Amino acid sequence: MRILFMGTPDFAVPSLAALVDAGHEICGVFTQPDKPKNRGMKLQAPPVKEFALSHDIPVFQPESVKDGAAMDIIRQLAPELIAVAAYGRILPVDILEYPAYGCINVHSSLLPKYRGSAPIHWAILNGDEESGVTIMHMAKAMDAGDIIAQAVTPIDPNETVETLHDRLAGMGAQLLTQVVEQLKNGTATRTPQDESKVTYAPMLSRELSPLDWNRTAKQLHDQVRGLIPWPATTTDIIGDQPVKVFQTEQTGAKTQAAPGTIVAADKNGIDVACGDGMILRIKQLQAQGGKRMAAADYLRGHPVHAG
RNA sequence: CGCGGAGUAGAGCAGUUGGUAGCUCGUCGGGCUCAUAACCCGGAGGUCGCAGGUUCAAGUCCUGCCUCCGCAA
Repeated sequence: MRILFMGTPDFAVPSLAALVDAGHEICGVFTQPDKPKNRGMKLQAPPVKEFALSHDIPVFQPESVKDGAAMDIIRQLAPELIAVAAYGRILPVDILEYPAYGCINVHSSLLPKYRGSAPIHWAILNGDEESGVTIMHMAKAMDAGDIIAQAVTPIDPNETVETLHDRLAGMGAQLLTQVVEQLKNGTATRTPQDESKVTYAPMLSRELSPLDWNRTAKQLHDQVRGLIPWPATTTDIIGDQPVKVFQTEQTGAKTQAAPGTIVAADKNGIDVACGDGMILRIKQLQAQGGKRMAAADYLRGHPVHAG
């Protein structure tokens, strides 16, 4: 099938790769413009662009998809289907209605749950026990289109966004190729979303970082693994400056100490009292100007005393 | 030229006003102990990121470069 692919970050690369491997004709790739990023503000190409260029697929990086220019490009490419995965732009109706097979999207949640930009993070932040991917038709409203297919995966209580992200990216890619076949054969189904069950997964910000030790150990643990690798969690109870907390463990031990109290600091980690009287052990952290390191390593050069 | 922090023993850190480098852990050897990740004694291990410069003398001051990290996006 003649497909136009739209996507930007790492999450989208497996989907594009899967379509290529399946032998489809990728007539072009839309991805966001290179943007100044990181230290030095150097221009950085999106992962999808890197992949496309290395496979000799034409790349288009319009600043806007709402002016006529983008539509003109699409007419020239004449795709039968547009497949989107984390493109990061809202497509206007004229584009949505152009392809004969329509526009389909790979979304990293079990819609209608977690519409929006950070579904993977919020699934973990909320302590969900399962997640998944959805392939749906695209509608005017964001992530509101009819569902074609879904795949479910359990969330391990200790895994982080990074591993779930990679797993869902792979699942999404596989499901996408299946759906394309179904569309081709005319066997694809479409199920409207249950609007009464819609929830949203808003963008993340550093405001989510500070750990409030009055929360339960599990909630804090979920917060830590749900904000990896960015914006990560922070706390100011260790040392003079706030430190980032990258890995924690629920020890199951109880304490009478007030929430936020360091009850132990040794080679096993830094044990902190939480709001529910349980202990959360900090295993990995990062001081300002330093690298991520095991709590035990940190303690060698930064004496931390219990109490 | 977006802003800022950092590169010192295997790991994490100190090093004040420039005078041949210390701490904790680890490691090696020995001792104590029923035993131990505990305790005691002793040892090894560093061209102080790289290259120049100032100086009688630089980890410590100056210049350039490399690498890492945070902010910001």
